[in-house]
Amino acid sequence: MPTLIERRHLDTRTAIADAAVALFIERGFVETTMDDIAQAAGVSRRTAYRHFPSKDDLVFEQPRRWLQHFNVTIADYRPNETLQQRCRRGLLAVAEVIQASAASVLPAYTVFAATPALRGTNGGIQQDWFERYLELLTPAGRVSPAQALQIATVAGALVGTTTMLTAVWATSEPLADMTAMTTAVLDQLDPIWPDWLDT
Amino acid sequence: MPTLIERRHLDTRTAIADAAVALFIERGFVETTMDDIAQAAGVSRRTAYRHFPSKDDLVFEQPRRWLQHFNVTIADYRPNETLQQRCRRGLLAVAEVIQASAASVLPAYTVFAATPALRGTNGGIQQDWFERYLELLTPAGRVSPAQALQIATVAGALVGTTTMLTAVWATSEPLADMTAMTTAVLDQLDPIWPDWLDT
DNA sequence: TCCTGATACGGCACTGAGTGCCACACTTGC
DNA sequence: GCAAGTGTGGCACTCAGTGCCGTATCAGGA
Repeated sequence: MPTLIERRHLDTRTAIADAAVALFIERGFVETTMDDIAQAAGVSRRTAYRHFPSKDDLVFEQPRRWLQHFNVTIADYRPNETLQQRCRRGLLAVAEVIQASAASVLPAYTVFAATPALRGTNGGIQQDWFERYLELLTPAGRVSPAQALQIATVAGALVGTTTMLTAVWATSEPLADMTAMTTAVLDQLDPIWPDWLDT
Repeated sequence: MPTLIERRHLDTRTAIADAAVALFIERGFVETTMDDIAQAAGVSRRTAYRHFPSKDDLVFEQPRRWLQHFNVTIADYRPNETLQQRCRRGLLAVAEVIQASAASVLPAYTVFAATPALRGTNGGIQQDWFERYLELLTPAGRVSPAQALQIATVAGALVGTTTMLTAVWATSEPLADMTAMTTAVLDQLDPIWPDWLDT
């Protein structure tokens, strides 16, 4: 069971995040200062920065966790599982998390979509995914330049399609099924996986 | 012929850019302030900001131009040219520019590679490319979700491979031929282009 | 040669993100 | 009840970036 101090910590954190997203939607991301957020949440600016290291993290906290969740999911290694199946398993796990937390993801996506200044941070997160895919798909031994290129192709395609996927999902009306969409996307991506992986 | 005021403008701009990159390499990007750069270039901080709207632009000025150059190159429309050929033509034009300006590109890449804080801005630029590809490849009429997905796959793969390509080229010793590398990359990417484009 | 409009520059003051430091209050465990 | 640990508030500071204004310099015409 959580201790009192832990519960208060979580309460404060939630209050800050909620106040931030509400203000971002109401008056815009750049027009909202950290002072505004702290005041609306009933804490000091310094405390707000203790819970969220930067203003951008108030929007991208969940997307950052998705890569962690992907990594945790695929960490439990299963024999007889191809790399492609492993990626699919990780991405489906992420899809479930996104669908389950839609209530908080969608407002954050609204803020992101309306704020050009956040494109950079978002691009950095996608870069993290790209590099994670490269790391995951690069075989242990020597790789030829042609192979490295094929891997980069798959990694880039995965990042591109999941980006498109998230955008379509977040703006779907009524809200689509993220898991089903992810499955369909990965099925269509099947032919680009090189056959020399997992050998 | 350039007028005196134009020449001085360019001189000042060059002095700022050169001083910045030199300082970035010497003591690091985050450790260098705009005051340091301005002082080293012999101008005021305000003037430095007039030539470069942000500190990041001192590193990413050329990569930003590449997308412009791509757009300008493919702007002259050629009949009987497929979208794939058009992209290839644009990317080869960019490759030539990169190769020709290697002397200034490579130091900037060194700074970028050594600075995690610049990943975000770089990701934003790649996002620009991704969206440009989407715009370019999306047919005028209605597109099915499956088609949109295939386009996003191609766009993502293009971004991923060119990213990898740039990284390999910038760290090659001796310096590789960017145009030849680009050609090889695009050849290998050929199978992923959907056959229903240009119909 | 002198005058006038345009432009680049320097300097100043300001906002806001982010950080380090210290004191205080509260909770937890003994 | 007491000591150690931790969250918090407040303060001061650095630095990126912007708006404003006065000034110096260049370009083009009388």
